Amino acid sequence: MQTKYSIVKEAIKSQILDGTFQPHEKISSESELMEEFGVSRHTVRLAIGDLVNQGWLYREQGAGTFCADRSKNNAQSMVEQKSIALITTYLSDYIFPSIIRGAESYLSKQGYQVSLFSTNNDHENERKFLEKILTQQFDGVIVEPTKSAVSNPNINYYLNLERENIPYLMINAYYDELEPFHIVMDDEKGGMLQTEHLIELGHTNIVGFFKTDDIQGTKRMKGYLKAHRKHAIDIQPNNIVTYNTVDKATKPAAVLKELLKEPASKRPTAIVCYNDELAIRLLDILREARLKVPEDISIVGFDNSFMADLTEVKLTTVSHPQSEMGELAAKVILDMVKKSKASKKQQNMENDLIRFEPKLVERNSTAPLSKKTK
Amino acid sequence: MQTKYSIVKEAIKSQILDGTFQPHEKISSESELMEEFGVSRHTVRLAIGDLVNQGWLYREQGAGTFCADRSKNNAQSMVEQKSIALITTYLSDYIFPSIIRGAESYLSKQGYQVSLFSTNNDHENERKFLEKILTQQFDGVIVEPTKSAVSNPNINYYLNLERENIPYLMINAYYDELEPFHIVMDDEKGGMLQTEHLIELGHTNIVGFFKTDDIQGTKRMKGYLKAHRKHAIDIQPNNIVTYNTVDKATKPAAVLKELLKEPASKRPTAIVCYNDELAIRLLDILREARLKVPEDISIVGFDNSFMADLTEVKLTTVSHPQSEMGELAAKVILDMVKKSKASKKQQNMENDLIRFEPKLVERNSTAPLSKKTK
DNA sequence: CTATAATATTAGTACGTATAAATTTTCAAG
DNA sequence: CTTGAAAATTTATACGTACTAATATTATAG
Repeated sequence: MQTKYSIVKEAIKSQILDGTFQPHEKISSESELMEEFGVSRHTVRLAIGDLVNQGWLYREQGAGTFCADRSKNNAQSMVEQKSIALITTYLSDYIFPSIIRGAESYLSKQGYQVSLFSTNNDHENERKFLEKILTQQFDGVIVEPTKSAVSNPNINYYLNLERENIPYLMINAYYDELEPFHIVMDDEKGGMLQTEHLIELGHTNIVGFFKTDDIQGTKRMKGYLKAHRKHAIDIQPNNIVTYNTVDKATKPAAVLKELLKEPASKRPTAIVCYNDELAIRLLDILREARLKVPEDISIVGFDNSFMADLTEVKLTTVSHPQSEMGELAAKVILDMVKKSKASKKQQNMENDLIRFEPKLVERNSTAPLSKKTK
Repeated sequence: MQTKYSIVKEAIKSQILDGTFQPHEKISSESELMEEFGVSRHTVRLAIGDLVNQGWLYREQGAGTFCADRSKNNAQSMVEQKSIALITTYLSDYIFPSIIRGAESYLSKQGYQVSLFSTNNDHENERKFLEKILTQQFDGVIVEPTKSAVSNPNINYYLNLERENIPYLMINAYYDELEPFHIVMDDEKGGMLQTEHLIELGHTNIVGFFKTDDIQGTKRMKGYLKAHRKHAIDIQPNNIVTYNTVDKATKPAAVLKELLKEPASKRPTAIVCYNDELAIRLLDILREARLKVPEDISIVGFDNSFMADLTEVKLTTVSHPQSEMGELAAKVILDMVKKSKASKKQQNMENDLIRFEPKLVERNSTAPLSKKTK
């Protein structure tokens, strides 16, 4: 070994081995090494390059070159995996494909591979997937939580992710027991927007349908209540309808049919829906009951999904970032991955959430309260 | 990846993956690569250096640079992955989420993990994903082909999959140049069903819209033509409209608007659509033109997607197995994986395709030709 | 004191040149 | 045809310059 670069290489390696450089400690910069050894920068870079490839050092542009932590560094890290797990409740329904697309598209561009897991809103499935993720080596995990409003039996698995230094974040909702980084809508404000819009149009008898086994639903309901309180409008006892995953296909429709049997004077004049999917389904019920939207009854959706302007009556609804949210989640998780790779320590994010501002999207499903219904 | 050295790097890697360079074959010398890519020797060496470090190449001073033999290398890193790659054109649109769900759900139950890749119907993306799949170790690949009707530049990658004994199959369509196992609709028959249904209702002036850069579109068009021939009905020259991925958002709508300017006697009385998505879009145009469906004009979709009965006018359409197809694809690929693991030899499937029988789903968008339009 | 803008530092990319060392090719001598 | 020396080719080492991009530090304004 008489080449200059190998002299530099050996010298640095010695300093690592004799403990001069501790793991994650910054070594001399390239220009300092140039002077120190009296060689060109090219030679220094050659030496450092070799050591980086052999796992002795890592470099950070703008920051410096650092001693790597080779303690747990075994054969498995030889294979560059670059893969992110994406757990969602559903994957073919509603706005979820758009969210997934946003994430997949960004991660692909960054050379990452996306593995999909859909829980069908079932904790048992979620558990199985978390086990799989813990068993294999993923760089990061994006989770859309299953039944976020009820207590989650898989908390321990998430804590294990933290222990194993696998970054994760949650979108759309989050488990209250954990305090994960999460990217969500301001659902409470969204619920207020829906309701206030109707109140401003003169409606006072407004029925609200909310799915209450996820946190979005409970927050949107909170917004609905808040809007009533703010405008000092009493809520009729039957006007809050809650449902959940198991009865979502039957209960809201049945309840609405019941409500429509009331005399016209007592009948609600407007409907706040948990989401567009429900709104579209309720539109069918209204059509069957020969009620015109928005003349006879107004209806507001949530999420501004593709469904909203597919129908004859274009839905007034609340915006949801969808693919934008997916993309942001992808960006953030890669950022977390990068940081966790660098420091091998769990990071505390400065701010532990990103909240999207909801906006009302006005279309044709809402109108001022007409006199004739009175 | 837009740096010069990474361009060189990727180019060389591609040539290894597509089989241009066989193991132990000498690749171009540094000076040749300099000319070839118009870069400096330093840049070439950077690229080669990386590839050497990653085990793609090895260098011999004075002799040249050679393609490494990675075959026995990856045997050691066999970690019982149990993962299947799923390449689709789109993932958030239309019926694709359902297909993906069908596959994901089955594969998950079998303990496999699903990695998603969406090409956005772009060959370049398809190539990148195939490279990734060849680089890592997947047990099998399900492909929904990109632009299946035009000649595919990535044939070599598929041949390399065969060479490396990674089973793959195609759904929805297939590349003619290869003869892969594929699971498809009988699209030609589907096109016939659409058209014959209208002919039986008395229509003779039927315009057909077909997307012709995928094989489904060309086959459905074939069915449309066949139905006309069978019933000895001449096709008006303007009644065949073809479009493709790039102009799908504009051309069909524009052409229909033109056609509707014709006097009522010459105007088409029925429309055959490539799929439901297009049918829904054309419904909007018809609504704007104050034409009633199905009284004034009949329209038939294809795929029986969720869109078909979301609108006021429920679409008559042709069934598509969707999630069922995805699930079948999953079953078949696992079968192929099992066989290839057992025999370590490429299998010839007894029958190399599965074809779903299309069925007409009658709803409210088609009606007998009314007298008043004559 | 805090937030922000400007500056400095550090690694990354890319061009150039020159010479050394190992291997292959060529060609002439035997 | 074989051998061996010379020439050509090819990778390896090493110097230089210039600019870019990311990060860290410092100075400044509020």
